[in-house]
Amino acid sequence: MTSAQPATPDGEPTLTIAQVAERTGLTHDTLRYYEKAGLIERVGRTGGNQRRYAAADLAWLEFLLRLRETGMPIAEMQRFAGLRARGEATVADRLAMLREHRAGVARRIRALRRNAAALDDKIDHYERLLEGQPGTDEPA
Amino acid sequence: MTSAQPATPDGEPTLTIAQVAERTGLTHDTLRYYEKAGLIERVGRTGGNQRRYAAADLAWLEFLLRLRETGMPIAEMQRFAGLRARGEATVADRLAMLREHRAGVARRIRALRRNAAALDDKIDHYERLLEGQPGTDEPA
DNA sequence: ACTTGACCTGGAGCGCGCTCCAGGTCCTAC
DNA sequence: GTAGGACCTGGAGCGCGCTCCAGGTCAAGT
Repeated sequence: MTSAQPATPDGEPTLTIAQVAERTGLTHDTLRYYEKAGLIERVGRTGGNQRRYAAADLAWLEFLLRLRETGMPIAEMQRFAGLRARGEATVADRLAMLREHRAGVARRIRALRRNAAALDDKIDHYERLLEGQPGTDEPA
Repeated sequence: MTSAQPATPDGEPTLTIAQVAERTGLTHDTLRYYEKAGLIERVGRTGGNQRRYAAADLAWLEFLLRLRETGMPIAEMQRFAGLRARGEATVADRLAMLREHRAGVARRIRALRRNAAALDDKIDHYERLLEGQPGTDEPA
């Protein structure tokens, strides 16, 4: 998904936490928090105990961000990550989770649209108030 | 907006906090919190100091819920409510706030759709994993 | 060798939006 | 007149998702 890494095709962990922070928009603290929380599996370390992320870690983080941005709470992401860590046997469960979450997203988009329509009505109302008679007391 | 009230057309405060809680889905505590926070102006009281909401209060609460459900933080609602309390002179400011908020909602809907598309991709991926070869190790 | 800045850990603290509690008053029904 | 439930107040507490801090270690440049 990301393009030109120096030389490593996928496997070798090369990215520092600062680089991952920059690419994902997460802070160092949030990255460490996600690791501590089990959202990402313990990432590789250098001899001196510093984190080095692999491209696969980055891809997973980016997927987590899709979940977060669609409103999935951390507890649920933990559950998902836990299933993922248990391997291929949990694909059906993960699929079910994702489908459910996806349906929730669709509902939230619909709700947002309905509410946006109400905002539009109010905006219209204010516009008429302003252009029309700038001396009437408002009923709403 | 609401239909058959007993006899009062709009003005008289008649609804108990429990009735308003039921109609809005807010709890008693939240209603009191919103009043304390200045999101709604101090509502009418009986001789015995119990709240009685007017239909206009209910309508305003329902509008606040539209703001809340579209993600407006309470601090911003306080600002909006403050402008409203200052009367007709603030209509232009309120209109500006609403337009800005409306634009944010549009952005969030677009972002949700983009992220939902990524979820759909992942769902497809899992579906292929499941139907296809239920014995392959997954690369994502 | 030394400095400087990136990184490490465990744990405390924070902002938001409620939610709950204690201790009291009110009101409706019997 | 009394029981029981709905309501009142001020203020403490909570769950979430980070964010910050102290006190260190590590690594690259001069």
